[in-house]
Parts: sequence; structure tokens; C-alpha cells
Amino acid sequence: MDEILELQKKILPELTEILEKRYNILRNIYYNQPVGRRTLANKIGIGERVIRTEVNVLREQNLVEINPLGMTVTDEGQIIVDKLKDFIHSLKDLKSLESKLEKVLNIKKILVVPGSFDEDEYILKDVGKTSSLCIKTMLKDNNIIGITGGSTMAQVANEMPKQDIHSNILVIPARGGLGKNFESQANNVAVNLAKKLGGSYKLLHVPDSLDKEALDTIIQIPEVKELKNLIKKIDVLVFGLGNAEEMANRRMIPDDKIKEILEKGAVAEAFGYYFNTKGEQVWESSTVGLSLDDFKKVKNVVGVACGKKKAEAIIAISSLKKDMTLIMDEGVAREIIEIVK
Amino acid sequence: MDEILELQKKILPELTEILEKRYNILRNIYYNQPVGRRTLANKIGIGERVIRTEVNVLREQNLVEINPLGMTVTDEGQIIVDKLKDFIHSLKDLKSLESKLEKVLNIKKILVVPGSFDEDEYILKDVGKTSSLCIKTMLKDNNIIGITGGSTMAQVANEMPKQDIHSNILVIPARGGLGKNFESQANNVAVNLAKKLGGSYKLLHVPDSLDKEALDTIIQIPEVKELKNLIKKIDVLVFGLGNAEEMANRRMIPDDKIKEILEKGAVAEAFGYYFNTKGEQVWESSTVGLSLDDFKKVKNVVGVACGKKKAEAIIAISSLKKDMTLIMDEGVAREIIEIVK
DNA sequence: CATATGCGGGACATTTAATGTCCCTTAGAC
DNA sequence: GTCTAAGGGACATTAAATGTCCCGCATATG
Repeated sequence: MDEILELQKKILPELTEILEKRYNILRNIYYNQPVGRRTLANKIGIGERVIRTEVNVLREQNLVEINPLGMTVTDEGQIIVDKLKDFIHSLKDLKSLESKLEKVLNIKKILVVPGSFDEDEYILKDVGKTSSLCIKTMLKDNNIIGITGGSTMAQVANEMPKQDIHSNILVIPARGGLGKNFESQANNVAVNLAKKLGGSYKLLHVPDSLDKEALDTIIQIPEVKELKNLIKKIDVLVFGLGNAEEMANRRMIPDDKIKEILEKGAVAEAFGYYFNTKGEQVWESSTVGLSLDDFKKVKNVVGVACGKKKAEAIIAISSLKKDMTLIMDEGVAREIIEIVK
Repeated sequence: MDEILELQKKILPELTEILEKRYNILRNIYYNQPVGRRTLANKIGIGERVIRTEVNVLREQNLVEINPLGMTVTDEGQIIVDKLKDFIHSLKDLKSLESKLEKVLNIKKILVVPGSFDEDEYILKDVGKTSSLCIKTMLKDNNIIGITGGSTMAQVANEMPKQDIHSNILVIPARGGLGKNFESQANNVAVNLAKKLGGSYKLLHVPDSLDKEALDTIIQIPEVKELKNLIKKIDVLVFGLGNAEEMANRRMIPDDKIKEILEKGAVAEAFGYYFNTKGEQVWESSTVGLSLDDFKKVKNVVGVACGKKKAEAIIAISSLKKDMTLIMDEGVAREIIEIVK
């Protein structure tokens, strides 16, 4: 198959470009349907008339339908969208990009999802889907899944296909701390993921930015103690990678503290820890949950990141643990290659 | 692989068209190199400027080279041309066309070569190549190959790769009769084919249109007798299909005789026999060689035809023998489908 | 029920790419 | 030397893609 793609790209160099453009439109209709030309054009960032021209082709192929409510992807179109992702993956030769990154970052397994999150926010959904499928392959009966918060993790849970192949799955948040947005809190993500997998969940209600005394008190609560023990038994850990500055702001850390952390060279955040470019811990948020030592002992670890601003964070965290899977979008993947070069 | 092609054709319906156009240009350069734009444009039947636009792409892809002598296909381009034939075959879904014909004509095996001979004379070379490869798979040590004359058969011999995998191959003309063009006489074809296969040959020197007395005399010649015996032992028979009227003219049969044959409904000619639409013999040219009974007893039979005017001939001859392989170009294949419909 | 919003589609100007046409210089062939 | 056919440049012409605007219509909202 690879050979055929090479052949096609040789004789028809424009292939990738056209296909990606058309796929992009189809996918964006799918994620926004029913949607009008103008709305779509603004979203994708191409001319309205271009949409019309391309959509005409897609309609003739019975991939989209047009009605007064807006454009909709047909059943056939949905199947195509799904298959097309993998195809574009091959076409863009992302396999070699993956291996290159595995080598550069010295990480066991890297998955790159076609498209750039910075150009198309819906790439997040694709990354979520890919991640969810990756996690599913790791799962066994009676496993404990630990997951963190963030919009990326929310999508991972959201895109997980609803089916309970495995019995007695337990989903727990990997670490305390809430964040502003309820939807993407670790607790909420854990609940959603558990529902999708037909498993159970336990939650951890610990606010951000506690002082030492409050923390000591909270740790004494039986439910918290139970969860601390469960966290040490996590079989599959799924965590989101964060840009240090952005995460510090979001966690409502005081400004002078943020300044201090950044001066220490923090570029990455993950499960409440802050790291510099070399992957050295420079600060830890005061909450309960997965420790850095725990992290290194977990067998199945999946890190997910989306967007070019996460490039440095990915580089930093990749030196923490060799034996994990990192999933990211094509945009940040290429950005990383640029940086390390 | 099939699924991927379907996918591509769905999302990019123009694919086949563009690819075929470009392939056509590349192939025609290959068969005529070094060649100029104008010459090529006349040959293919498209605008000179179109050639230039397309060739620019091909040159950027390092598939053709341009120098003051004309355009040439690079080494890489040659490989591409070769692979592309099969690819276009899949792309056009000629497999299903083949099965359809096998069913309609009730023939064991049919091979369709992409492209129409009536639009591009160089398709004959492709048909020749496909035929030669097909024959090669049938061959075993010590086999006797019988072959007829005609421009198609000449190409079959010409396109046979020069290598002697099998030992002690003997090539003989299947039937007497010379025709106007020396190059494509059965004798000459047999010699060329034998050379390509590293085998030996024996020839049959019998003119066209003999009267009975002359024929009786000739049959007494020891060499002719020997060949008649060898013909009965043919392992692999390769023959060209002819349009009855055209062949009759070419064999210099008297006009009144031609008229008679055609009035009997003759549409097809093969190894000196003339058949009506139903495959019934209506006339036999007076010469020595393979008889119709011999034909039906040969184990491996390959019939080759090129061009839409052979459509009826193919239909007629397909009812002669179920167990054979027919090779033709796409143009006549589709013509046949039209006729039987 | 009236209003506002966003939809598809038509129409037309504009831009861009593809194509048609012609001529020039040059390198082999005879 | 002459002639032919080559590639390449230049420019007009055509076709396609795109930008821009407006219209009538359905639906949601108040």
C-alpha cells in the first residue's frame, strides 16, 4: 500500500493538498452540522465560495446533503470521514514522522494525528478519539484508570466509544485540584470516562492552592486516604500535558509565585508538577494524588497534548519516562522537530 | 487496497481522469523518445500547450528529462510507467470488467489492458507485453509453442522479456500462409519469439491461396510433414484474432471469394479459419497447419485481439473453446459489453 | 404573530490558471 | 550549407476558481 501511495504522489503531486483540503471541509461540516457556508468558511478560514465549489463536489458524491437548515454529512459521508483520517495519515507519511519523534525524544511510542490544532480546533476531537482507542487497547479486566483534567482529557473521555468490553473497570482522578471549568475537571472527566466504559468511579474533592495545614487535615479524611491508596495501584494513567505558564494562571496560583516558578525555568506542567526543559521538577502544586515517583512506576502511561504551544512541554516531559505513549497533533509534532533541529 | 481506491475516488472523483491523462503522456513519451511537444501532441490528439503544462509537472517530479533532442523518460520514470499500468488497471476497476466478460463470453480467463487501441496505437505494445507475461507463466521445459502471424503477434514476441528460464523450448508457426508484411509473418514471429526465449524454431514455408493440387504436392515435402506432426503436439498456442473482412483482403483472396465468405456471415478469422457470429466455421483457407480439431485439443490457448473492430470476432471465437485465455484492450472490451447488451 | 437570524442559491465581477497561437534560436540530419 | 524539428519565450484567449453581494425563505425567538 505504501508503494502505491508513493506512486500516486509521484505522478500526481497535488494529491495530498487537494485531498486534505476536501477532507478538512468534510470533517468540519461533520463536527458542526447542520452548518451554513459562511459559518464554516469563518471557522476553517477559507473563502465562502471555495466552500461552495468543494461542497458541490461532495454533494455529487453523496457525501453531504444540503437543506435549508444547513449542510449535513450523509451516512456514507460519516464512514468516509472516519476512514479518511487513517488514509491522510498514510498519505502524509506521518508514520515516519512518528518514528522520527520516537527517536528524537527517546520515547517508546508516539502517535501523531493529522492536522494542526492551531489551525483547526476540531483536531482536538481527533486527538481525543485516537487517544481513547489507544487506551482501550491497554485495558484489561479489573483495571484502575487514572486520569487528569483539562479540555484534552475531557475530549478523550468524550470520544471513547460507549461499550463495556472489560468488566470491573475503575476510573479515578489522578490528582486533586479543580480548575475553573467544571466540564474539564479531573473528577468530571473520570465520571464521563467511567460511564463510557461501563465501569465505576471514585472522586477526589480537594481544592487548588492549599496551605500545608489544610492539606494535612484533608489527607486524614477516609475517602481521601482510600483514593491515595488506589492511586498507587493505577494500571493505566492518562494525563494531559500543559504549558507551564498557562497552567499556572489557570490554577489561580498567586502572581509572585508564578513569576518564581517561571524564573526557575518551568515550561511544562503535568499532574500538578512543573518541569524545566530538561524534565527536572521545579515546583509541585500542593495537593494530594499521584506523585512523581508513583508516575514512574505506572505500567501503562499515555500522555496527550494538542497545539504548538505544548511543544516545549512535550520535550520536557519526554525525558521523565521512556516507557510511555505520547499522542499529539501533527502541528505540534512538526514544531518539535523544528525546535530540536 | 481496493477499499482505499474506492475511498479516493469518492473524495476525489477527478482522480482517474487526471491520472490517466498524465499516464498517457508519460507512456507516449516513453514509446517515442526522444520526442518533441508537437509530434507528441499530434500523436495523442491533445493540444501542444497541454503537453507542456503536464510535462512541466512530470519534469519537476524527475520523471522526464528535457533536452534539445526532445523529451526523454528518466530511469525513475520508466519504473513508474511500468507500475502505473497495473495501478490504472485497479483504478478503473478493470478486474470487474474482466469478470463480467468472462461471464458474458463464458471464457475461463480474460485479461483487459487499460486504454483503447483505437485512440492510442501504443496500447498494442501493452497488450503484447501482457500477453507475453501470460504466456511465460504457462510455459514448461521442452514445450512446443505454436504462434500465428499478424501485427499483434509480432508485438507479443517483441515484448517478451529476453531470458531463458525454460530449457528446450521449440517455437513453430501454427499455420502456413504468409501475408504481405514480412515482419509480422508467422514464421518471422516464431523466430523472434524463439530468440527471446532462448529456444529453437522450425519454419513452415507455404504460400497463401493454393489450389488443391499444389497443396497436395507441398504436403509431401518432408519438412512440411515434420511440422504437421509437431503442430499436433503444440503445448501452448498463441493466436491473433482477426476481423473477417480485413483478414480476407490481407490474405489476397479473390474478390468474388471474399464476397461469398462474407455472405455466409463471416465476422471472425483465426489461424486461417473464418467464423460467423455464432462461432460456426464458414470457410477455411487452403493451407497446411493447425486444424480446428487440433485447436480444440491444445491445452494452453491464448487469443489476443486489439481494437474495437475485433469485437465481433472475439464474441464469435469465444464460443469455440471455453478453456482458453483471451487478452484484449479496454476499448474493445467495453465495445463487447455494449454489443451483447 | 412579527421580527431577526442564518440558511441556500443566484448573479456578476475579479482573479488566477490553463490553453491556444506564433515566433525565435539552436542542434542534429542529410 | 540547408532543412527539419527540437525547446523555450511571449502574449492573447479561454476557462475555471474565487470574491462579493443580494434575494427569498425557513426557523427560532420574543
